[in-house]
Amino acid sequence: MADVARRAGVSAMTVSRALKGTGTVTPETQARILQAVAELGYVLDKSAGALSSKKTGFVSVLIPSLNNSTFSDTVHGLIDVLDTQAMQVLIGTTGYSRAREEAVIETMLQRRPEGIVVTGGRHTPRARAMLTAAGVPVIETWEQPAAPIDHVVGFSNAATVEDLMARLVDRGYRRIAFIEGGEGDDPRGEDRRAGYERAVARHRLERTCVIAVGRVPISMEDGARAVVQLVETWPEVEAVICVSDGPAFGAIMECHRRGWAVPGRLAIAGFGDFELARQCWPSITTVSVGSRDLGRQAGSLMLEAIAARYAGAPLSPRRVTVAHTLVERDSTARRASPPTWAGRVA
Amino acid sequence: MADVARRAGVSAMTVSRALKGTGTVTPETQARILQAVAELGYVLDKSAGALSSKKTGFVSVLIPSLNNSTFSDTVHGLIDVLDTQAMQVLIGTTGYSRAREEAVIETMLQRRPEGIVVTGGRHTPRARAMLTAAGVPVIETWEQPAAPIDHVVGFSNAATVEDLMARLVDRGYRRIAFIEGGEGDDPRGEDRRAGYERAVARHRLERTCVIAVGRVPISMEDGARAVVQLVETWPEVEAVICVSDGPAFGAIMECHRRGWAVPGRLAIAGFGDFELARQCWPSITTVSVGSRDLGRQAGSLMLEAIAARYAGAPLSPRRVTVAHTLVERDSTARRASPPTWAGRVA
DNA sequence: CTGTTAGCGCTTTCAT
DNA sequence: ATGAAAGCGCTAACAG
Repeated sequence: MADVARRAGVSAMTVSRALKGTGTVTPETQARILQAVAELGYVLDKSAGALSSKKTGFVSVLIPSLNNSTFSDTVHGLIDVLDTQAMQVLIGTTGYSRAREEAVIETMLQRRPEGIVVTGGRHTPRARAMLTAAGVPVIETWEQPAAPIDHVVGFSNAATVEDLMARLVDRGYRRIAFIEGGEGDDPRGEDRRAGYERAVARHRLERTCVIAVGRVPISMEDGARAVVQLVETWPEVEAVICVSDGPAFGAIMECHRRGWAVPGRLAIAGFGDFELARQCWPSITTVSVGSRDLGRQAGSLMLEAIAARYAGAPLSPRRVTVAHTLVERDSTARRASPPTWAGRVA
Repeated sequence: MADVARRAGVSAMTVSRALKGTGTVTPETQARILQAVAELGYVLDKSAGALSSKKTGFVSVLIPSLNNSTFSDTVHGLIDVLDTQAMQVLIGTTGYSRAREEAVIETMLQRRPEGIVVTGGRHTPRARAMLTAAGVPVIETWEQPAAPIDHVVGFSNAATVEDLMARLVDRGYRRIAFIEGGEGDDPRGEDRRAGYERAVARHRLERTCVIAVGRVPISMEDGARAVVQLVETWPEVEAVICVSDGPAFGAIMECHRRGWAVPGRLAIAGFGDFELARQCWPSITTVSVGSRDLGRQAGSLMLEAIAARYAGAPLSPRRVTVAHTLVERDSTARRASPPTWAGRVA
């Protein structure tokens, strides 16, 4: 920077101002500086700037896994918004493990993010303590924690599945099962199952039928295995909700292989509204939570919270509930065989 | 840090050493320092450390999009490896645009990454210049550029599709089409198409039949639209290769809807070996390039290159070719209807 | 094994 | 509108 300053015949400070574009520099000086920058191939060092200004320009985002279209959609939404303020998103993956989340938080804090977005509302005590002590805005997403750390942008996983159950009951299904992950920690999956169980009680259905397979996040193949197990265990079941669209898809494909009509022999629903749910044959009934929009909303709130904090008036904890939509498609239709065209684009 | 030092009765330097764990600190002192750290809730500031040591601990990775299981797998592989050395991956998305790539590179360089991984081998001249001038190891992936910037971990997209074509021809298919994206810049897609065209020439097939739809990256729905267009345009076509597994899946589902047997009426192959390709009914013939392993290999090479650079002996440009595998499944089998079980787990 | 000194490259603050 | 001085929090380098 000193080199640029010398070449442009100004002080380093003026170069700094010119590069930040605060407009407090004469157009001619500005031009001369940019010229020098170009000639020297100078690139601003934000690490140094961060140290000095105490603003790193980082926002940390913790998600269970990148290989999940749902969470990467949320991250995309966040980036969409944070990019406008030149904030860099630091992505950390926790592998569906609270212990790993704790470790990732510790590492992230060393980068002094100006805000932190986490997935879920359940953390180890130490993780929670670190997040609280960080002194920056924290947003918990994808859930609706009873005692939030700070802000929340989420929805009730249980409620979405209760809604879905109500719809299925409305369509005449009474013997409804639930497919979920076997091993591992998946709070959102557990909430969904709780919603299923509550609905079974509320609608006075005969019983709960839960098949647990694989390790979270459960795969398409797990869904395929589960549906076989389901039909063998409870042949009378008429419909099944899978904890996400992946296994729902796997289950449907397995039914095709075995010649079990969907929804004729068994109606199948998922969660998440993946692209594949709309394109599958039959198209899959699911719950859409607008993952990308969730990310955008978290991004906007984060920017607001960060600005408020620097303005000396920190935002009081906000709780944003994102809407979910039931997307009823062919996989749960009350028909003997899947249709050809109708409902293809739901 | 000074606070910690005072409380532990040592100098800041000793605290720094203790925290880095170089082992040059007495166990007792170490314990006293960690105690003080815990009591004060002190968190190391890596930004400051980076400025001082000139090692940021960042490696930048540029990918077209996070919402593509293929690239996020590669990123996961990279993180797997870089995490072991406490390197933080900075992810940048370019949205399949060279112009955006250039902009993202410029932003990334301000963070002084110790290495840069980019997707593809074609960049704007300025992007290329910046990468070269950055003075850190650069790895181009997912392609096999003729004139690499530095290192390469990739494969020939054209060759993979040529192999796939050879296999289809071997299986007796002669009228083979190709489905690709319409608008947008997708170098790897173009390479694959080039491979298709070369194969058409080599095997003296009658003609090339290319259907271009949508905007890159093309969706499942684009694949569905394309297959209809294909059958309408060239009803005599017996097999089609899609530029990726997504549209191949969409095409197959559309065939189901219309009652066109796959592979009976039309054989369909994809690229990428997504989870969905194995689980689909019929299972999809595809090319596997081991995206996650590609990421791991890039990660290892990056660590080596970074170490070599600090050792004063920069690695001379390396070219790693990752193997690809043809995964022949039911969607191209020479049978009238899809099988029930065989080949399900290819 | 531990401490001292200097300085990384920038921005804040205050002055002009 | 621009400059000078000081310092952000840490670590390299050297000394002891």
